[in-house]
Amino acid sequence: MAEPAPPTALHMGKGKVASVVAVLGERIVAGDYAPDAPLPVEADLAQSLDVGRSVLREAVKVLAAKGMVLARPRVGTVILPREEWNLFDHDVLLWHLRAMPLQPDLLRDILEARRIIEPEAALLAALNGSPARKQAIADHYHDMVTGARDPEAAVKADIGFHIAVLMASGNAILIAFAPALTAILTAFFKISIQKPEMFPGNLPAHEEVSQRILAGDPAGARAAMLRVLAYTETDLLDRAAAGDPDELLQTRRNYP
Amino acid sequence: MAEPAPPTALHMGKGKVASVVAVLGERIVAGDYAPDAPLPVEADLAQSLDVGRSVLREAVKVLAAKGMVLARPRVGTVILPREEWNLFDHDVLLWHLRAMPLQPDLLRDILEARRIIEPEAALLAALNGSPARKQAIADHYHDMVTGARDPEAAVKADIGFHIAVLMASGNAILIAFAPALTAILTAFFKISIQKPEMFPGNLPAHEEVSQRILAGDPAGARAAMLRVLAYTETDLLDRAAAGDPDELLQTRRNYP
DNA sequence: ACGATCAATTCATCAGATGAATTGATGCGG
DNA sequence: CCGCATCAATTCATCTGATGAATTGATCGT
Repeated sequence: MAEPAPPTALHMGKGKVASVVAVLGERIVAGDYAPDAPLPVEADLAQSLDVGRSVLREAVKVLAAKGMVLARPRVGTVILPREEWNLFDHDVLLWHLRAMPLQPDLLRDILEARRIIEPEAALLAALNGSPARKQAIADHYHDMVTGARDPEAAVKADIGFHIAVLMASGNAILIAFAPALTAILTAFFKISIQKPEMFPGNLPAHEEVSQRILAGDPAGARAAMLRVLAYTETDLLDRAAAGDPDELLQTRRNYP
Repeated sequence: MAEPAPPTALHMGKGKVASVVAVLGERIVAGDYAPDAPLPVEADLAQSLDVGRSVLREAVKVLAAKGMVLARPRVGTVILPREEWNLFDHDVLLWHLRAMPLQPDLLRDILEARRIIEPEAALLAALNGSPARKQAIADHYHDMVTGARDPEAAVKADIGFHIAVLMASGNAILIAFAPALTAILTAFFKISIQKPEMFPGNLPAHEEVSQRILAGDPAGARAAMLRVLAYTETDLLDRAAAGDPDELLQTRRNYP
């Protein structure tokens, strides 16, 4: 006698709070709510989502913790300006990348940020990585090679490779970049997985990153990581079919 | 007839949820809870904090959104390993810096991360900053000079300066670093504010950052920002009295 | 000794009621 | 006409008590 399909979009497996967080987060990122107007009042929104107010309030608190909304009495729950959002948060980044996978601005910013952070992480890994952490990098590279035929496993190994480099850097701040990087790579691979022949092409650069870090060659590790990223960028930019690739590299929005 | 002082530590001004988040966050960061054992059950913890279960649950959800805890039925609310915590979060970082202002590991990691990110942000600001965003940098530098006598205003201007550089970079990911940087600078100034003669010493380097960015000189802006950070680092390391400064620069913990 | 079943514990969610805070209107006086 | 203080309405904030759901660990049978 249970209703198999509730009238709302909440059907994911985890908990109701997590589902509501996902629904609201995606809506906000997608711009479904007017930037000026506040969200519907708690009672209405809870009813429209078919959950109790407790669930909605806990979900709003999660979004507030991520810097996306601010709830105040009498004024309601308002969406904060996008600069306040915590783009280092795994979920926030994933919502962005799902909403607009090839949005030129964000894609360029992400590639830029990776180019800033990851080569330095590789350098630090070569300098300071413990043997075990270094070995983890080599292991993930090995999985990339052996799993070349299985896209699923290869992607997992590739993500693990980049995370392992961050971990080996020994820098807690860079390590904190790992969840965001996981979201980035997950989204990127969803784009480029349809072209499996691209994957092996980036293996040599990955191998050199691993070897340089294992050998304790900081400058070499940094340079090799830059080459890994350059390969990824050209691949992604090729795939950003909609617009002119030059636009992705050169164009800049102007903040007021 | 109202009790003026509740039997708990919740006396801050905002809301009860924010207070509970702060109390629990600081306790967790300080290691007050056993790493293996879960937190007390909701009912007990809520009672011991003198709040309702709703408030406690919303607070726990906030901490979960920051990656610090994970609540599961039957097993309780457990503290996640420190690598999972979102160190880019303003609050998490502030709790760390308040709990152990001069913890060598984290201090070194923060300085390292700033040296990686901020010079590149200055470079991008010189390249891509809009005139208005560039002018904001110059304005904040101006406030640093004029407010040199008022430590309060000078600190605010200094923080604003570094944030303005991030903003002018035009990179959304780097801009998302702003809340964390605010927490970092706030904590750092609480350490070094007792030595006001240090502040003017770093003004020339700040001025050059501003000028190079205004002039559209990327390499110069990056180099100048590096000098700003170098000055800050020597100042902080001098102040890290407890340990040998060399230790701060050279020593590395080994991750297993 | 191994496996399936079951019960206890804990979080998850709901519902209704009351409190608190902020805003915008209202009305008065200048 | 304008400025200011007061007040009321709206919204979130919090409390309380109860019920549901999920996971674990023990129990029991084989």
